[in-house]
Amino acid sequence: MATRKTRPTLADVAARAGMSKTAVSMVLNDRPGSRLSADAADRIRAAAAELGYRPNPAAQSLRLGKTRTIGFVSDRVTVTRYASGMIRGALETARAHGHTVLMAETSGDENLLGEAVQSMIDRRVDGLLVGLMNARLIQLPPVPRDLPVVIVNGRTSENHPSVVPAERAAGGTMARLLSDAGHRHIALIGPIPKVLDDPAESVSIGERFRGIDAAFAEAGVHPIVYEVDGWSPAIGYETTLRAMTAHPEITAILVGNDNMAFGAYQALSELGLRVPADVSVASFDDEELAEYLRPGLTTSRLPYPEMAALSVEMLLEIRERGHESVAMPTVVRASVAPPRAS
Amino acid sequence: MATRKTRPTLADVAARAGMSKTAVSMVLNDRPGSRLSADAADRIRAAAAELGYRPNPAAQSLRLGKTRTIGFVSDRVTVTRYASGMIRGALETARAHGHTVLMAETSGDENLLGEAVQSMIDRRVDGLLVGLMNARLIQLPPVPRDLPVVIVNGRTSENHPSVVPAERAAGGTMARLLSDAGHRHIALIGPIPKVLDDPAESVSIGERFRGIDAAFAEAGVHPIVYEVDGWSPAIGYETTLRAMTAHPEITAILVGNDNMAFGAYQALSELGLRVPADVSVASFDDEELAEYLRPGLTTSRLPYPEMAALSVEMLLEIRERGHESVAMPTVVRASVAPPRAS
DNA sequence: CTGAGTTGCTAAATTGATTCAGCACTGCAT
DNA sequence: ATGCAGTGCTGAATCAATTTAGCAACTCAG
Repeated sequence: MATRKTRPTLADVAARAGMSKTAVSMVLNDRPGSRLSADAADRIRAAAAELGYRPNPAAQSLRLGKTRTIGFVSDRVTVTRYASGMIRGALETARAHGHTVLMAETSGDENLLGEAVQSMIDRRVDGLLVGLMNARLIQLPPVPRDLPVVIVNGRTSENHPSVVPAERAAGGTMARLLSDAGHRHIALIGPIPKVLDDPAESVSIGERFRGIDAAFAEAGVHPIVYEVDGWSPAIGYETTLRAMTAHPEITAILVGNDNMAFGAYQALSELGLRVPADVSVASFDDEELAEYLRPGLTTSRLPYPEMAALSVEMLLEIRERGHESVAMPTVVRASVAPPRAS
Repeated sequence: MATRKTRPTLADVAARAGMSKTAVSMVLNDRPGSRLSADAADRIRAAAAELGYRPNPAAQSLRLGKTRTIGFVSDRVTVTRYASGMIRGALETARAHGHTVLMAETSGDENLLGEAVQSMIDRRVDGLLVGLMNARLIQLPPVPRDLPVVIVNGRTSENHPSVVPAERAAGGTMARLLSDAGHRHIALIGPIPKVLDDPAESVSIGERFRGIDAAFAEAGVHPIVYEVDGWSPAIGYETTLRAMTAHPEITAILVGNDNMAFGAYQALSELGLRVPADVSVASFDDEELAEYLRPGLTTSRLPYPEMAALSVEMLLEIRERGHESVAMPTVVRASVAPPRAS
């Protein structure tokens, strides 16, 4: 019943309604210019419904040159849980606007990027989204002039429209969060300048720390800065151990990301220091981890779903294309409190 | 140069090579029956290369009724990082076999499942993958008889081909890992029977615990069982606290999943107990978390990428379709050691 | 009563690829 | 010289939709 021999076509609907294909097409797409009788329109719609007619997108795409499909090419987005929010945002927004999403992943292999992009072009996607795990500067292989491209969480040397997180503002917000709470002896754990200023590594992470520096300067706070080469929990652990040993007066730590903050928690716990009673901790990203930690980690969320959603809307020309940034919301949990009275 | 006014078609290639469209099609697809001169074939290939010809998949699909596209519909797979390995496996295997992947996500909404499946059917995908976050039993909306379907990490009441993790074997392996290390006083933290036996919740998780029970029974170990309602770190934390307080003789804990194990670590740390010197911990899933914990958590990995890869191969008829299970590899880290001499 | 305008509808072309049927030519045996 | 098979190639149909151009039939003004 539900499964017929072959799926019904426009011609089948026309035959059943006793009308021409033209009429059916016009009614089902309700074209403005068509002047068909209400009776005919009803018959056509009824016939279509009875047959369970669904237009063949291949035929439509052939005729119209549109596929109602957007391509999503990412580097390692599916590998990391938190960035997979990007996929979710893209999928959801595309669906809301009647588009489907063709996915490909390059696993960070530059050759595969070319191959994936070519495969999207071959399949005549209406738009191409390139999603990056880190907000890097990349080189995109040439694409047809008529194919819109938006970079999610990154930039290209060819200066395609792009969406990145508003890192500078987020840095300022998190720094003020600590200084406003009354902290004066604050450790800052961030990357070494090499990482900070290498656009192949990240175009936006530098902004994060410039925002922090500016806010601390304005608040008259001189953070004790630790520059580290990496982002892992192990590094957060070691650095926190070093920091608290050398500077027991520290009452708050602003950490470059949640992973390092996780390490910081472990170090503080081993030192017998309580979060936030003895030491407040704040960081960036809002990984799933941040919620699991005890107490919950106050952090600035990387807005992956929102960035992807905005990018899709730019692709579909619902929003104007350009270089946009999306605010990073502060997720307040329990890891920040005023400093212990000293 | 790279971007022409309109993309070259088969007819353009034919004109440039001075041959018919038929000839071009035959050469480029090197059909067995075609008897074209080597010279003609060379000219055609040269013309195609010069023009950068790429066949229009919409036209091919219209003619052939094949799209070389598979649909991947998931419930909440992108939401959780560890299950996103499923996406990776599907993408990679599909690509290896010249297929692209159309994605949709339902966010667990049953209505959206129907809508997503319909949208895949409309787009005439060659096969449909349905990926589930938990290995649940679901009801799939009717699909055309000629559309192959494979369920990744789940089952359907209609008994579609499916791939699930080999939970029973994994349960046995992890139980033996602890008993073989010499542990006799072992806590087992697992779900309450309601969760265990509800196929709408999971069809395979019950096997996990039956495997554990069987292996412990064979080893003559009588675990101290805690049945909990949920899987969160908070539950792992509380249960561990209760267990170690009531039974200080416990030297090992087998935890239902990594999230609860994370909570167990926190509880043990607060109790002043060291992992693995005082208490060994082992669990299931291998989330990113498991690697971050100090010491690294020994756990049985849910083989998402492998399950997805196998499913794609079943879809494309590279492997026979049926009900398959994929082994869960034991990821040995540092959280298991022999019990302290008592 | 005639010509123009409106209404309601349709035939046929178009999109880009694949494929069936068959044409023109050569070489060979009869 | 004639029939036949094999070789190398092509015209036209086909897939399922959209769209242009235009055909009848009717209304209405002059």
